[in-house]
Amino acid sequence: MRLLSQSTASVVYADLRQQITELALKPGELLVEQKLAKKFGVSRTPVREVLVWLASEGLVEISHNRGAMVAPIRVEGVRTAQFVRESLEISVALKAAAHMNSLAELRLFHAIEEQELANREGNAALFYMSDEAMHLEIAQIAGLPLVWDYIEEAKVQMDRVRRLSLSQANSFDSLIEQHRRIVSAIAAHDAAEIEASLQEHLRQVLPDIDALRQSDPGYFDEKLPDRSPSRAPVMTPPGS
Amino acid sequence: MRLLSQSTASVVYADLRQQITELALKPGELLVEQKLAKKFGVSRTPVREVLVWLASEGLVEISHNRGAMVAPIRVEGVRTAQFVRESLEISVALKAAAHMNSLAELRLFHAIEEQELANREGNAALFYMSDEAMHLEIAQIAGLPLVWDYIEEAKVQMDRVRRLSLSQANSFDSLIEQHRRIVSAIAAHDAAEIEASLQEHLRQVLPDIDALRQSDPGYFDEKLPDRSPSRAPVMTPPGS
DNA sequence: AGTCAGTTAATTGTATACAATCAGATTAAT
DNA sequence: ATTAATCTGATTGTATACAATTAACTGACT
Repeated sequence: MRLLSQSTASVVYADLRQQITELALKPGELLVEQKLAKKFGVSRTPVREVLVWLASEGLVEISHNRGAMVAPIRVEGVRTAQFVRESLEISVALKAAAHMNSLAELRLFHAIEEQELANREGNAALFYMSDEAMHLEIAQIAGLPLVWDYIEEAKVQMDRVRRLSLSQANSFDSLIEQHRRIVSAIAAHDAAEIEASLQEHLRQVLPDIDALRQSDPGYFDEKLPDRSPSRAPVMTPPGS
Repeated sequence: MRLLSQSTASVVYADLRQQITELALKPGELLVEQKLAKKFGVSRTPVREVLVWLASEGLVEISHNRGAMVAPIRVEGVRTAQFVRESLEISVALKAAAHMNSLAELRLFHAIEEQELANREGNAALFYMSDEAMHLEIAQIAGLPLVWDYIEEAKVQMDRVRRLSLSQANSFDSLIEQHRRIVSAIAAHDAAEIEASLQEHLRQVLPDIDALRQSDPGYFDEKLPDRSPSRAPVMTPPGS
């Protein structure tokens, strides 16, 4: 009975990903396979595999024969991610409103209560978890749970900005208030209010970008890399 | 002077990807690393790396210690992809309308002319290329070229259905007509018409799903896999 | 016959070894 | 002194070797 022993790659992945999103590894920092391997006490092989995964998520950038680095925060990428997330979350919420029932409403307001508890107890981890769960719940109510995967992909591009952000200070209370507004709008089938409330909620990152670009210019980068290995007929493969 | 010699992984990636999207490799088919390696005349290492990439795109599914297979077509995934693409393309087109100018308009109508040419000459490859280019052009006009990466990610999930689809027969003419309607709507800043025209254009896949699920049931699969090396680290950071 | 432990072949996961490439330093040439 | 060429260490890309796991088979036992 081995409770653990996930594959080696799994734990390296989980660890590296967390370090990147929590900025323990700084944007632009070089990721040398050998050093990571030594650090984790494994060989280069699983490390390499993990780097490929992280690159596909946009958290790492790999250039051919030249190594990998923690993906710099790209203003263009954050703007785009914000647009994508907003578009998807609004569409989902509108559809959720159409599928709303009393049970769904109960679940959403329960999530908000949970967040209030987390706030009172100063339990940030719980708050974030409940926050994510609520957004996912909305997608489920809409009958489109898998949309959350797409949203998450965009979300990752903004999370590091959020974490750097100062405005995070003025947050939990107001975030909860925003959540309440969103849920109420969905429950009330008020399309315009759904759109407005989500925009208010999701656009908070935008002002942060400029502020941060000045305070931590090293983390940012304007140039865009060949991020999509998915050019259809053309070949842009792993690396490039 | 080696003009080519992309990395080994590059050519394997390009080849495999094409075979999968063109259904030369059938959904559900087993992908054994050793066999692929032999087929390409390379070692397992680059093959493995490519499989990871393709898995991150949702074209391959890997289960731990159990091997990889061409991702089955999942109805739920196609529905979701359709929803995502529609949401994003509409949002982008609305924004493009706001940024419209005579040069942009010229470019879009030029793309349509190109498609008519391709149609007359029966050049399907050119048609698809021009089709993609036009959708991308709209994103560029909107000032959000990177959104296209997200759209493509969704698009891939629908492409194989399209290729299987019979309704593809009744196509090029009507596709061009739809494109004309979309571009005209954008040029006219007619929000409602933009939405309606794009919905008409993008929803054609939906009827195909059921038809195909009956004709090729083996390609489809209802169950969902987990798509990352391990579930993301427990605490995903800064919230909303 | 059917079930279940043990065995075996095939296949994946990881480690290591080797080859190709690159960036920086050193030297040579103008 | 500046540029160009060459060398060198470090690092990636690929191949191979080994370990761990799986799944299918075998055959005893009920």
